[in-house]
Amino acid sequence: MKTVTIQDIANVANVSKSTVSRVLNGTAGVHPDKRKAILAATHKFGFQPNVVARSLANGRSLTIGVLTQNIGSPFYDAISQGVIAGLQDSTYSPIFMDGQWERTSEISAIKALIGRRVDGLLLIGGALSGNDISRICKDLPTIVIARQVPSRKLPCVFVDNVDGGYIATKYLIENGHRKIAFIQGLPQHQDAIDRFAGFCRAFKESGIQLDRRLVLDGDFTAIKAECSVNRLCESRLKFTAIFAANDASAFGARLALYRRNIGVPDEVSIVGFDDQMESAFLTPPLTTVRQPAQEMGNLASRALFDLLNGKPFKSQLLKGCLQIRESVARLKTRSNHRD
Amino acid sequence: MKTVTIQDIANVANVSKSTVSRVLNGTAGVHPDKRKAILAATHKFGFQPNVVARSLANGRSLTIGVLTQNIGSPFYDAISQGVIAGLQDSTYSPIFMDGQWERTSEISAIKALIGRRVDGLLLIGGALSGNDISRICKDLPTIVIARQVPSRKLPCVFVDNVDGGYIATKYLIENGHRKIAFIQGLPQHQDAIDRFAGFCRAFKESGIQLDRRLVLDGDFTAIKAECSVNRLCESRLKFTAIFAANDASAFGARLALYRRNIGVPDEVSIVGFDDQMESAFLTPPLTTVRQPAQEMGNLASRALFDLLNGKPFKSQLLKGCLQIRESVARLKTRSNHRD
DNA sequence: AGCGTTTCTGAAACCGGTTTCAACCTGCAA
DNA sequence: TTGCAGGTTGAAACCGGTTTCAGAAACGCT
Repeated sequence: MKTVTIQDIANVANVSKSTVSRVLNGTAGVHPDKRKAILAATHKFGFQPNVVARSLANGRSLTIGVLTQNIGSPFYDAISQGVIAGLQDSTYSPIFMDGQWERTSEISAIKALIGRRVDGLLLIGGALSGNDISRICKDLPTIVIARQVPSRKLPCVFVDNVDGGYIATKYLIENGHRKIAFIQGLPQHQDAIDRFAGFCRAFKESGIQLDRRLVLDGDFTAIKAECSVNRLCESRLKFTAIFAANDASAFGARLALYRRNIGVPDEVSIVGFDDQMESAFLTPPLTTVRQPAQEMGNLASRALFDLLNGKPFKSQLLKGCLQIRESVARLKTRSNHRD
Repeated sequence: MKTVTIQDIANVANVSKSTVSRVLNGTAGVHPDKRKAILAATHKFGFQPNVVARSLANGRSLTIGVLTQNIGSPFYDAISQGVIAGLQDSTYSPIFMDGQWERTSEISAIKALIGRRVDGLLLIGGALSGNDISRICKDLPTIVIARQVPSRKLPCVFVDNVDGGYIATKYLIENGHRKIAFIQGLPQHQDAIDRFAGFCRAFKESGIQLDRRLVLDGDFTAIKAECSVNRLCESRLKFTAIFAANDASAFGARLALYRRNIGVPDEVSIVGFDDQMESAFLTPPLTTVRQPAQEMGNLASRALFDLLNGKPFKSQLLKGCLQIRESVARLKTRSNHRD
């Protein structure tokens, strides 16, 4: 029950294995008769070239390493899906390692990928500095997804979180809201920091005073957001809208309001960030900043593909766009809710 | 800028590469002095053995192939995450290929994985028959996840969908519901068929007549479910509860009711299937059959690991359990809704 | 026919490890 | 001192492909 090798094909077709290799890869012309015999034998035995041997011989493994962050977020899942889809029709396959959003863990994951001689690297999010990355990845083609690494050499595919936070907040302000609560993301995540920066920018630009007491703790989970909004309600502070740093947090906020019988959007408006699948089916459907997660994964994997073929690629800044649905209402003038 | 090989280490340590290999793998005793020199050189150069070469030499690639179905479902994503997590601390890495839930596509994906000489295979869902699988995978250790393949030889890790459908329906019946609508899944999916079977069984067992007109089209998406429930409402058929074949469909159903101002659970109760993350934050929180998706991926990857080490593994049937939350109300006797 | 050029082709080296095998070195018992 | 078992070691074969190189064959031309 031996697996069939290129030599077996060569024997059957009465040629040398060099010739078999040549027709399989089309690297040189071969006499039509021999080519036919080889193809016939290949087909007859269902011969599958050993990718491992091939990789060793020509130095290209046809695999690309993907560093994921196993944080169970639909956003990161969608990126991974996009990567898989983007590579689907190429000869490359993705191999995944989890970095757990933790520096040392990420470093060893990348080392493992390099040990497997991946031809390129896709880094999704993570905690590594630009220096870390250039030091470890050396000359390996690498693309960073879903965050911007401040280094001239590293191509990134990411969305402008500051802008996203800005347009969401501005939309609320344009609808008459002034007392807007913000549910933060994880403090150490750049995404979270940027979205908050956008939030602040919209306030400053509108000349509205930002009430620090309305900036709530959050960690990107629904449960934490629910707690924070609960606390906010108990504080009796006035607020007419909530901007959540991601959709999960918006879900948590919405549930907290539901529990207290506070109507959305009649009494309180909500805006999220991500536009995950379920958001369009929240009651009411959630107005949120759409991040093209799957497209990012797709784009990045194709870009890496280009990079491998010597074409240059420069960082790509995507803009999130506001998906206007039904969770935001124009604030009725002169009748501020919960006065 | 050559990468450093085992031969380089051997030269520096003044030994043969055989000896280096031996200390790296601990396959034989080596004089402490040499061992120390080798280790020192290894460390000094940051030597990472070439996994590709190693694989070719000893026939084990230390990778396991994962056939996913890129259907953007949180359920399947969670399984993949579980697989990655389960393999994280082993020397194995997962390599992913998408089968698109389409027979020929799945076959070529598996062939590609075999060409990469994966040591084992994890098949998540899919459309392949048991014969297909045993024919293609031959003697390759294989575990099927999230469905049962009726073949004695193939180990599967899956949940009992019939039972899940049964307990969900029974719960509704116990709460006094008789006119229960069912939102189907994709007709060709065994999961969908099984859940419906469970639905029917609960009816039969309770001696209640099942109204075929309340069995609605569905395809596991929220949007389709929303349409179906809309149509149902327009039909003016009486119903007091909805059992959706998955949570996404439950979301769609909930939105349709919201649009018509039909209260959940006061007027209509809803039960879902999956228990995806967002379900606990629906308004009201969704009562649903929990499928341990991530655990399944985790369990399967570890089981495959055992299989690779010669330990036997037999199929594992997991039971879904009902997560009782707030989307089901006891039907008030003698006041059937929407009469 | 003779010659140069181009196209095919197979032998052998190579990729970077592991593993077999035989030689070598101990130490210990006879 | 010799014999032998057991532990170390390096040379070489091997895994299954690709690629270089040089020779052979086919071709076109004068």
